[in-house]
Amino acid sequence: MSLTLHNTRTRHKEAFVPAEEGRVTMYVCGPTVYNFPHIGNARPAVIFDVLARLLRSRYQLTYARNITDIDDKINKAAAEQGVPISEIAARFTAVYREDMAALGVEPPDLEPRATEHVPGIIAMIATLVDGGHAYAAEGHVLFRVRSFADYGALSRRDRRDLLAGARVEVAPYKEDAGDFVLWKPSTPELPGWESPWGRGRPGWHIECSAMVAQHLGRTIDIHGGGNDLIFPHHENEVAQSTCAHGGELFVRYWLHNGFVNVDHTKMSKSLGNVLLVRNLLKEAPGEAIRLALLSAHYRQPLDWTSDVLPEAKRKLDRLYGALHAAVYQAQTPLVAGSGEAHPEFVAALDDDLNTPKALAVLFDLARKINRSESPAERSALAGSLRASGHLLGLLGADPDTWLQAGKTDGLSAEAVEAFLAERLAARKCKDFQAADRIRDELVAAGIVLLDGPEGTRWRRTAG
RNA sequence: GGCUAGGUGGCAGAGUGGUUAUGCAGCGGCCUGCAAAGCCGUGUACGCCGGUUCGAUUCCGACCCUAGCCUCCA
Repeated sequence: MSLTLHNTRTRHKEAFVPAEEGRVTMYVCGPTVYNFPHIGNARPAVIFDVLARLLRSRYQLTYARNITDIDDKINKAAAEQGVPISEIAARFTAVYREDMAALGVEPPDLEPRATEHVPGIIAMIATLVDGGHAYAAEGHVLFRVRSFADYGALSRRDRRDLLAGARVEVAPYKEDAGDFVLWKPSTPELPGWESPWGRGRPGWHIECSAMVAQHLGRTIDIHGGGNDLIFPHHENEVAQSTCAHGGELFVRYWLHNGFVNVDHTKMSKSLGNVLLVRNLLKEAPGEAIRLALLSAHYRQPLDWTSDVLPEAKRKLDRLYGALHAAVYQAQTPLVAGSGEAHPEFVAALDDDLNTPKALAVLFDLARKINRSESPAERSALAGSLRASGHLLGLLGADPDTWLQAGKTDGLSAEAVEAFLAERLAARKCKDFQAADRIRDELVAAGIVLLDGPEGTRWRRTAG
């Protein structure tokens, strides 16, 4: 039982050892709340939720995932929709929480918001200015990149290359093209706070640095996010935090997840292929979306196509089917937390969160359950399957409920049962024509029958 | 151009210096009144070319291709 994680800083898998025995601090970059979350926003939330579950099984974890509620994209959305900025932020914060909950993502321990940390942000900027790592210019405060020798170490970039490759016109007040903004002036209609450099608002990168320091400390164990954040966001966080804290190590393990592509292409508004969690939830249960997100290793790109979701649902049908068989035969309900996660399953997660391999163990357990003749063995295996699934945030539902859930516009459960009784009577009389006719009608209504020695079960096919 | 990941059977997707990944789909069988589900069996898979090796999909080198990042972005 030893966790290994791929550290972006070293580009190697490393044994995970917390700085303080028994306690772990983790910070993950959360959403900028200006729009509905899409499947790409959901991936890190789900992945780091799985990591949090694994860590909590062994350590006392403090997990913070921020809400970026000061951002020009929010300001823009507010202006376009003619509503106050705070309303946009509040609305999409609520939406984010709802959508993530639908995917089985547990709330983090802390959910700090930028707007509640402006004094801390200003203090950190002041420290950087005092230390010669930042300078004020025309109402802006900029980080002096050349004051931090390790700048570029995380993203493996050379500062000189950055200079040469800059494709954005460099603001004239910058000493260096690579310098980035810590504080920028606000016009009267934009949100702003009084500061030593005038009324303004913080830049994006400093928000995270300040919130990490305030809630988790100067050095944290794990910092996560999408791999597009490695540069510049996380590189800049390293620079700010390290320089503000006298050179102390900022993050011990950097973790980054791969992107979700749609039909082999990057999601983008201009292509109109952005998949909102909200809309996907109309096609399949959140649990199926979650399984789909976990079916590829977190560092790999995940290609989302039209058959990803139906396939994920079929996988869950199989797993829940095995649970159902075990529960039915044992004649005892499965008690949550009654089993222990399977050792091979845990070993897979310990290996840099290898969720596809872990899922394979789940399917092995399902097959063993289906194959077993012994109710006691089935029950034990089912307990292990459940406990393992719980670490992934899966298989928490009642098997019957899962198998019978589906389209809400179809036949009611009572109606289905009535048809089944009718069919049973026909079968007893060996009137198979009538029995099959009823079955065909039910199939047409999206109900599949499963005859077994114990009687007839049914499940809904669509949805 | 610089940097970073990848290229595995029909599809998705792990992994490994020689032995079944797993799921879906297909094929054969068992079970079943018939189905479905389940079980059993079943696939000359590892981008191309060299090299190392008794043996490479796995290590090394070149090449081709794909994706991402290069100061909006999960």
